[in-house]
Amino acid sequence: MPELPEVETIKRGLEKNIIGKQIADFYCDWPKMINYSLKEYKAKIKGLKIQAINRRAKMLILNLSQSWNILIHLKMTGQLVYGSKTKCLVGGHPIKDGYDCLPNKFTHATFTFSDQSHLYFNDVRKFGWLRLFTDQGLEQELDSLNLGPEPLTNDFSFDYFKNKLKQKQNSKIKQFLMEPKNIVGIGNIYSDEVCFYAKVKPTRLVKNLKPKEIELLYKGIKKILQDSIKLQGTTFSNYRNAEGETGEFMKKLKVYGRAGEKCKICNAEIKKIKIGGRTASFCPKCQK
DNA sequence: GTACTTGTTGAACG
DNA sequence: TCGTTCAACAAGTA
Repeated sequence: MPELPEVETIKRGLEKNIIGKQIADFYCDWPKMINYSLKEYKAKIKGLKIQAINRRAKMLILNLSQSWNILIHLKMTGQLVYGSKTKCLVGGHPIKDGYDCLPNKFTHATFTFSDQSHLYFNDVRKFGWLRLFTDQGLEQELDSLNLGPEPLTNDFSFDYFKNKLKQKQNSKIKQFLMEPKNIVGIGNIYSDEVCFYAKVKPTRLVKNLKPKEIELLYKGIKKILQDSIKLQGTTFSNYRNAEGETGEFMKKLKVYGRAGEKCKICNAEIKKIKIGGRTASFCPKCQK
């Protein structure tokens, strides 16, 4: 499940490899992933060049020539793989033997560039999508999502964070952190980790947070996301191709996915509970 | 067949 | 109208 750091990692990896490339062909075997018929989609993008790659929240934006853009969401299990004769990148990570078996049964979309290299979109559960928009259409689409600020830019200031919290006094802190209208890019993994960093239980109500805790939450969001990007994100076992190639941040996780294991700080057993249908993991001793 | 997975949305609640 | 909770959806795995 790529969250902000994973998507940022993919963006940086792709930037080095596909900027300037011309799209020679496109294929997609799952119509729900794209917002035009395959025939129309292909006709619109054929011959266009990739001019830039941007990220907004957990989405990637490929800026194409002639004012077209492809908005990509990987959802839980999506993966982008770039492959040429000499190299292969999976979600930002180079792998040695992955290209031989691509496309595979999880490959649902393929871009072929004029130099015969490829960009594959793999998705085990087919939740992800690649939608094509004009500049104007993209702007409208992004506006309609009412997204909050990017946590790693100055838009996400401490004042903004405090004010938003004031508006959501009765929210549980974990849910507040995961709400894209408040801050984008924080999913289940990083909300658990941020709560641990601030030593706050995920179920704590916003109105009961102490000023010191609010400060730690704010710092934690910035720090944990930045650290994760430095280590190229957290990768997962459901990325079949990258098996054995887990992102380095995986090793740094303090609570996420560690229920039943011992807390790295105090040795207490990490607990797992449900908050609004979602799993939350925390250390009952470290987090108050 | 069932429970579970996540990000996101929309319905329903007070 | 607003804040909040909950169910639903996408499709596959165990």
